[in-house]
Amino acid sequence: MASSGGARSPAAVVLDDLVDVRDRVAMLQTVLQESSPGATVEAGELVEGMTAKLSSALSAVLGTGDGSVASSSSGAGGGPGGRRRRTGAASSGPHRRSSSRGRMKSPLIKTVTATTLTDGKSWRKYGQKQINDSTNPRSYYRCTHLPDQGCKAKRHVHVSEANPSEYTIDYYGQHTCRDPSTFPSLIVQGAADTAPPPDCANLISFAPINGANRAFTASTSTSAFAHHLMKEPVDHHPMLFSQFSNYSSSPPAQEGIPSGSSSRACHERFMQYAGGQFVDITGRSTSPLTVGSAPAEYWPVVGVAGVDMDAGAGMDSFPSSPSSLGFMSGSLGGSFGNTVCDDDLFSFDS
DNA sequence: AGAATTTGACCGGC
DNA sequence: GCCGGTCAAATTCT
Repeated sequence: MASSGGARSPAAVVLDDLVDVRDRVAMLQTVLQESSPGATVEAGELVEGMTAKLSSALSAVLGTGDGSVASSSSGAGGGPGGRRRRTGAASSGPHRRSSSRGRMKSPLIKTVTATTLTDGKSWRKYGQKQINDSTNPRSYYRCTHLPDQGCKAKRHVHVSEANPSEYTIDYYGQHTCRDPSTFPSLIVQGAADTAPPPDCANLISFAPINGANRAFTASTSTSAFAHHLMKEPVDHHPMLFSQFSNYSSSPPAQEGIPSGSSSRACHERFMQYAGGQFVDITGRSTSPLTVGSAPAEYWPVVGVAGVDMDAGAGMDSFPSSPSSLGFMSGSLGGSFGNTVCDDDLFSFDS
């Protein structure tokens, strides 16, 4: 849907957006420095990280980006095993499918290295295969909403060879589904108290939790959601975390449930940003998550290098609010950061 | 009972 | 012919 620009190339659009965002981050950092210095140290670190990543993304867009995360894998593969072999009925059965099924491969949207398979989306595993140059099998997932909503998003997962506790996930195609259940409320502490401007529908806030450290949340600023403050079903938002943790100085993400069974992976946690990393309030330190290829892919959906981005909402699956977290879902022409007072903003409440 | 996963076979591109 | 991606029956899980 990225109708952001008429004749401009997708790469050019991404580049412009990245430049714009970088500039805004710089401005934001200045503002932070002028406010309460002590309280903004961590935020400043985050901004620095974001800036660095933006620069990296720009470099990639400008031609150097290889875009691929060295993959491979090893170690105890995702082989759950344990299931009995099926009786040979169907294996040797008649025609299992029609002649042509057109194997059009969706464009690679992004490659992510993560310690969790949960990313806020509902995935359904449809295959697993041992890949030639990899010791671990590759698992194939597609969006749960393929049948009902025609969502063509897919992802390929394999265990990192360097670090068996990590997964390298390749995302293909954009989500076109709307799945409120997979993206519960995201609320900001400051949103309730500070009454954000009406034209700022979405915001991301670093606000204190119970007087403790800073919490990282994001949400619509609608007061109706205020009671959800701080209660972050992180397992449903690792992707969200990846957006920002990747731009922070010490990016962590929550570790996840092994299986891709999204319907079962639904335990909530309270997350805080403390000491340079996200920590869930249960005391567990979160694990790192990095974006391997183009960070820009996490940003407003625009075409990149021929990638078909007309899939509408891009990173969607948001609740009723049409653009909650527009930062991620900004599919309307990649508008993030295009206006001074956009629908999206960062709020570093103290 | 329905949903999700497993896993060998099938298919198309190189 | 090889290899990666997908299909779909069987199996398991909730």
